[in-house]
Amino acid sequence: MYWRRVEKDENSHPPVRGLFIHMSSVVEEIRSGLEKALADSLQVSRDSGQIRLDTLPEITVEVPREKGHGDFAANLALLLAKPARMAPRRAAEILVQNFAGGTWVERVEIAGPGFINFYLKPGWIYLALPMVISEGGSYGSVNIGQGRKVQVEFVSANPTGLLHMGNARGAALGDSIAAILIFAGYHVTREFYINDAGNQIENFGLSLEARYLQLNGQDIPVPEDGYHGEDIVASCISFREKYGDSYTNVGAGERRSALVAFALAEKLKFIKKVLSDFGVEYDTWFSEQSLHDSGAVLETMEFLKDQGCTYEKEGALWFKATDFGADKDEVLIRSNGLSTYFAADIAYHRNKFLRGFEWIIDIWGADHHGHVPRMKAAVQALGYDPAALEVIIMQLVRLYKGGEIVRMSKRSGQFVTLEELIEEVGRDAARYFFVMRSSDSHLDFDLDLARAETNENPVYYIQYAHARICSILRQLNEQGGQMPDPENVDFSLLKEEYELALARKLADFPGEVAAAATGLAPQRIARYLHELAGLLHSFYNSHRVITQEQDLSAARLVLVEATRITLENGLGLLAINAPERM
RNA sequence: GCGCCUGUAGCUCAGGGGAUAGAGCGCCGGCCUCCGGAGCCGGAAGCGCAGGUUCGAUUCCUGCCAGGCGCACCA
Repeated sequence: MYWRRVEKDENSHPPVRGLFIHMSSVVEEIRSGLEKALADSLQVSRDSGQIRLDTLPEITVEVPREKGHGDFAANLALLLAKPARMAPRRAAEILVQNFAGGTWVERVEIAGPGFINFYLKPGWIYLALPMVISEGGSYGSVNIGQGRKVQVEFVSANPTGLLHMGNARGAALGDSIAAILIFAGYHVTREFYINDAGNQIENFGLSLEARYLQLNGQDIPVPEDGYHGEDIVASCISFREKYGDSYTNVGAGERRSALVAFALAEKLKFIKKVLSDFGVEYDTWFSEQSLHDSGAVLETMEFLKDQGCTYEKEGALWFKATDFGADKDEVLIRSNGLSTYFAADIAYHRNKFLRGFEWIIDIWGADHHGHVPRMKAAVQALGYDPAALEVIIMQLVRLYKGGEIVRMSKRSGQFVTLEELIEEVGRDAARYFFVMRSSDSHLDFDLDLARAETNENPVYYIQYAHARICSILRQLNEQGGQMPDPENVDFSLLKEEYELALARKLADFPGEVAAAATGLAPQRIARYLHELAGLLHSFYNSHRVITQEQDLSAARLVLVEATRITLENGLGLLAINAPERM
């Protein structure tokens, strides 16, 4: 392999982390069973000539939004109306007539314009409870990924500064998406691309040099478009502690590269530490410079030339992005002989494909969305499927303080860092806030609110549910009781509305994981957890778990333990703690 | 001018071709001799505008309006 890892994280996840024994979800099993039974019914209806049609509509059974519409519902009769040329309700009647119920179906009703609603015997909901207990930490995992290799590249901040709110959002999103994909059966690599080459590094060097010389009494201004942050000064101070003024009298090139190497290493170490504090551990830190050093960039340029995807104009080498649907062509190698960032990025993505990733997920800020069409064009020119590259465009974060927008800019040196954020609102709250909304929604982060309302944070609501359950389990322990074996529990004693709602919600978890993975949507997990916690709180306020009725207590103990496990698993996907006490 | 994202409750946001659109905060009114009140129960309040596709649109399409972000031989 010609690429190299800059640094392998010693705490990285074991490679087998993505491999879970797959057990199907109760909801999914019954849902697909109903679909099959419905398909059989349609077949019977056609064979008997009651329904005539040429093309089969898609048969789907869904969980209706309204509880009053049954446990599951199908819209097949409505879809049949046109091709079968009959009234939807009539079609529904025929389908119901020919429908063979199976184990759990109690009754089937036709409702509204022709929906077929399935009402199941209550017992089906209880099936999830022993499953949660026996699967434990892997409850909710599904195997839709089947071990496919996926890479999630995120944050990839310029290593020349500190991490700001946009990076923080990317970190929370990317890490949670990676965790969810692992739980959904993918083999996932978390990667950070280090932009340690090019113009900004030049600029970084000039800024460092100016600050260094200033510290040594020379009046050299920081370039106007340079880095003006205090952190640059700090780097120069540590540099000076180590090397003194020995670099004042050497050539500018030598001075700058020494400063850059020193400061970059320092910055990267810090970035890595802050991300680690935020709960993010990368598998790979990938250096852009390594692509230049290894010749991968030039090699890729040659490849594109050979493919006839380039041309020269005004002394520069251009990529014919317009041949692949982009708006305009792009420069790969400038007339001064230096390659562009885009050229390195093409080499980088080629490298990703060469490493065997079947699904490549990049998380970028909205300010880079214009880059998407040309990157996809490049992937295609390289001979790969552009659909294998999925770019999540994350809308920018707006920070509010004192009711006013805080301008964030690296160059001006004014921004609230991830480090400060963790200090102010805590890792758990910050992680939750960043993933509770979808990536393509603008994010207003009110610092005052986050600080002032720490106790009102939804994440505490969820954590409190977990802590409450732990408290019950402590009670159980103090009274000398123990968690019953689900095999010996009569779940039919759970008849209360909140008990059934809670068990039903637990059964939904694998489906939520699958949906979150498919849609790359961690906010679904955040919302699910909030709803689950709400049901637990409602249940808790209405019913006692530990009572004199032993059989009922046993059933409720399994119910809350299953809830605890599910909360813990879900919070784990978001890297949020599940505390036993608060 | 062109392109991408977004307009859902007073505020911040979920949801999403179906049958009664959700949550938090804020507001109003209730609940602790009881496993943790960081909790629970109840109430008021909403799909930017106009067309189109569809049996059915808040959801998909088009236009308009509003906000954000892009449109370098920068990254």
